[in-house]
Amino acid sequence: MDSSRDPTRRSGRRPGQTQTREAITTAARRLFAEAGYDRATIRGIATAAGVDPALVVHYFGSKETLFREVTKLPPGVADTIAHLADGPRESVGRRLAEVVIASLENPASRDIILARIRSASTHPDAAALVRQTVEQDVLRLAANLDVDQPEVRATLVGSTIVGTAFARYIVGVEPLASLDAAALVDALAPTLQQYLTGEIGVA
Amino acid sequence: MDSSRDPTRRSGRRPGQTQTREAITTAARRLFAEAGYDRATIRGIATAAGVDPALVVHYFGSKETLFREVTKLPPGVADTIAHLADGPRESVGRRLAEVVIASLENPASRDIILARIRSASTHPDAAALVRQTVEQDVLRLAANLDVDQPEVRATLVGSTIVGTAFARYIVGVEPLASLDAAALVDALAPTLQQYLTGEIGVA
DNA sequence: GAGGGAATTCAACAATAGGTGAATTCAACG
DNA sequence: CGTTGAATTCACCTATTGTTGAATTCCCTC
Repeated sequence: MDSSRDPTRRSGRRPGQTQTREAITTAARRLFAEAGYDRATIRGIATAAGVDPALVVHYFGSKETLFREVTKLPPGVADTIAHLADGPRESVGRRLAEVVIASLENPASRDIILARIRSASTHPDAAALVRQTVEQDVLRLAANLDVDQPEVRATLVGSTIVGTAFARYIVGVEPLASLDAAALVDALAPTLQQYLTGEIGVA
Repeated sequence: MDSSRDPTRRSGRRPGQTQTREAITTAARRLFAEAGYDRATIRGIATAAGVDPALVVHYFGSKETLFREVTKLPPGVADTIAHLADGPRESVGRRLAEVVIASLENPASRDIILARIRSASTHPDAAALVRQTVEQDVLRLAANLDVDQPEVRATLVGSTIVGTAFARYIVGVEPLASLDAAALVDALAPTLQQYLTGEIGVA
């Protein structure tokens, strides 16, 4: 309280702006995650943030750039995934499953991931984001493991992750949607381990 | 040619109508599959079918019912899947993979499947279609195999199939998108076999 | 308390969408 | 030929959306 005396309120970003931007960002993430790029409207986001629609575009320029800003992955997750290769090789599948499910269970990161996946169906830019994450970040993990055909393995892992998120959170297929996180990790771990270090059919 | 003398042209459905309905159906499937429910417009479908937009709604009533009509699965596929349990148990994963990939490679059925999956992100009815297919049709297969936790197994299988379709055809992640069908079956078979008849972590 | 600049709102535009109802073409039949 | 009924088109309405530019409020500084 008494933020009115905040000394940073001079020329830089002031609490007012920061706070409003934050509110818009959070609301936009939630709506993009729940409705996808097309159905999430600037008006809806503005209302959810308690703000005029014009203010949203005033801060973010356009719906397109708003989406891009808001669905950026926090820095470090890519490295976290890639460095799973440093641990014991025989448990890399399980550890990857743990990281993925944890990200999906945390509401903040879940909104970012679901916004991307849900929007990928109709919004080419969102599809590109998903594609890059698999082709770059997951690929780094596979490459670090020194296995054959790392690209194919990365995409199989990616499709498993995307499929799980899609089925559990977007389609809501039961009982997968209600399964607790630990059980889901148990089910996913062997599959990911197989894709990462096992034999894959292709020659 | 000379369809003008067709005797069925009396009171029942005439070639003219049938032909036009068919053209609209095909165009609608393609556009729903390529763009999803929201971005596929009645106008676009009508143009693709070489027809006036009003004719589309004249025949199908509304965009909603058009979508429902056009994304119906051909009768028999549900049974085909369920009866995979009749064959040798140790190859059920591979045979399911073959059926699924074949359906996705055939342009006609692919459009139906992709229209459903792509629209599921933003259109609740489409999500319900996907959900039902997994919770009913795939579940029947699992149940016919007499394994424990058939529901969990069905959803894991479903998420694998949906994830593969999503990654390969919608996101277009490489090299998965360019992989030939046989190689894809090879990669998927062990996973599906594991989910259907193997140990799954959950107690 | 007056000035100024940012934060915020208001009103409106142009584009696009699904849907409707009247009008029109068309082909078969008496 | 002229009627009939379906097939098809036309013009139009309403709702929504992204976006814009002017107006207004707000808060700090002098």
